[in-house]
Amino acid sequence: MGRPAMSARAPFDVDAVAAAAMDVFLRRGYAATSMDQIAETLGIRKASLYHHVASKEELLRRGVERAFDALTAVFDEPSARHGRAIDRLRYVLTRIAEVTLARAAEASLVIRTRGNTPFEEAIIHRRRAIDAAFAALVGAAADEGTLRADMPPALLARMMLGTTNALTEWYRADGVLTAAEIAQAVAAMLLDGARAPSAISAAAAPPRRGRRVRRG
Amino acid sequence: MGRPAMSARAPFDVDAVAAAAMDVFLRRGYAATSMDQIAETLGIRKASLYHHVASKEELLRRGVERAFDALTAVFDEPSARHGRAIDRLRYVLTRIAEVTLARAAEASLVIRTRGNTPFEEAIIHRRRAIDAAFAALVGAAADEGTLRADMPPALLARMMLGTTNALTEWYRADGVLTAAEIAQAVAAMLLDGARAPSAISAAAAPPRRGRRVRRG
DNA sequence: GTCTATAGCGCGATAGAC
DNA sequence: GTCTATCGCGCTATAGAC
Repeated sequence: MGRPAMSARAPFDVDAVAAAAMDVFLRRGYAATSMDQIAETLGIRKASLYHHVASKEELLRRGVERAFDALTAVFDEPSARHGRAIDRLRYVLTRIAEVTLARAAEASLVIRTRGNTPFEEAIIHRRRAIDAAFAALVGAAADEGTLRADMPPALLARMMLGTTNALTEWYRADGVLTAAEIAQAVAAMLLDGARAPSAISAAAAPPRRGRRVRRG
Repeated sequence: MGRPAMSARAPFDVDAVAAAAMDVFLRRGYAATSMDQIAETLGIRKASLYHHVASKEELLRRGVERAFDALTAVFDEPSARHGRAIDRLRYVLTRIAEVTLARAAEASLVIRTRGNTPFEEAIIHRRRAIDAAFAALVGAAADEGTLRADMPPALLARMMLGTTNALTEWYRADGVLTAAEIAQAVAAMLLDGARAPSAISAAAAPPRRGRRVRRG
């Protein structure tokens, strides 16, 4: 237990406490993070946190608010609203990836939420609105004929958002690639594919091995 | 609290308890699931669970074991070991998606693990071996020249596994699409792209801070 | 093989001194 | 604004009756 240094130390405001909490939330997960652990990273005692925030859930609320604000704003950007659907889709995909990386901790709070409490249910509900907006964009591209037609647009949309959501699980800002570079790569792989343009691969499925889908 | 029916009811074995636990783990997450909630779905009291299993962590261990066994087996299948790397990659990608869907609850135990306890750290460690095997396969395809060369193979591998990992977050076995169909779609989108073959999209980055990805 | 009852512990949050 | 001390609760796990 790091005894707090009684000597000089910058005073904390609520934003500093929230920022410290986001770090721990990203690494350990919200539920598995105790107020003790947040306090420890700040060099103070748990009880002192409650001078800055009213509850642990307030930290969660602050985080998801920032994530939702940033994500919903993407759909209002000019490049997301004008032009061919396929171009708007590429833009939105790139921007969602950028925002997810730039606000990785806050985004992971939204992504990992299971809906176990009433407040968590509200998060799920709000996330569905974003999912729906994105699915509508994918649907528009499908109607336009610029997306492959051999699978449902709703499935494409889910897989794409799955890919961006998964970014928070491994991305850390100190890597060699910038967030913008990774976001570009996400959109490029999802829309254009990972194959070299010239490489033609056997498109055959794996041989059927008895589809055991458990828990029918 | 559902009072257990004292009348006739099939006796439980350890597998039935484990299967019930997996259902709840998938929906609520491992940490957020209490032994009380598992017992309730079986219609017995919490204390009775301990006649079948020694601890909550034993349930986690059983699920993780099944997930790892199924995933590692994929790399030993003949189609994963012979042929062009790009074809092996397509096969493994499809099979990983299939296995992730068929064992969604068990796979999610592995995927959501944060490494907060010594046992969880061991899970992370073992998962890294699978990630490495997959990354090696992607690297082989890159060396072969059948993957796009404008982004690092390691990044491609991470994004691909991110996409399959995300499947457990929304897939439920009662949907219209079978696990095999979804797995096919995952590999098709990741390797060939979501765009219609004819549709040429503006490849421009969002104007904001568009740095293009370089690096082999 | 299931029950009731409870030990033991860690957590979020509060009270009040300094 | 931080501290020590503690309350109250829910959790995993155990004890022992039936």
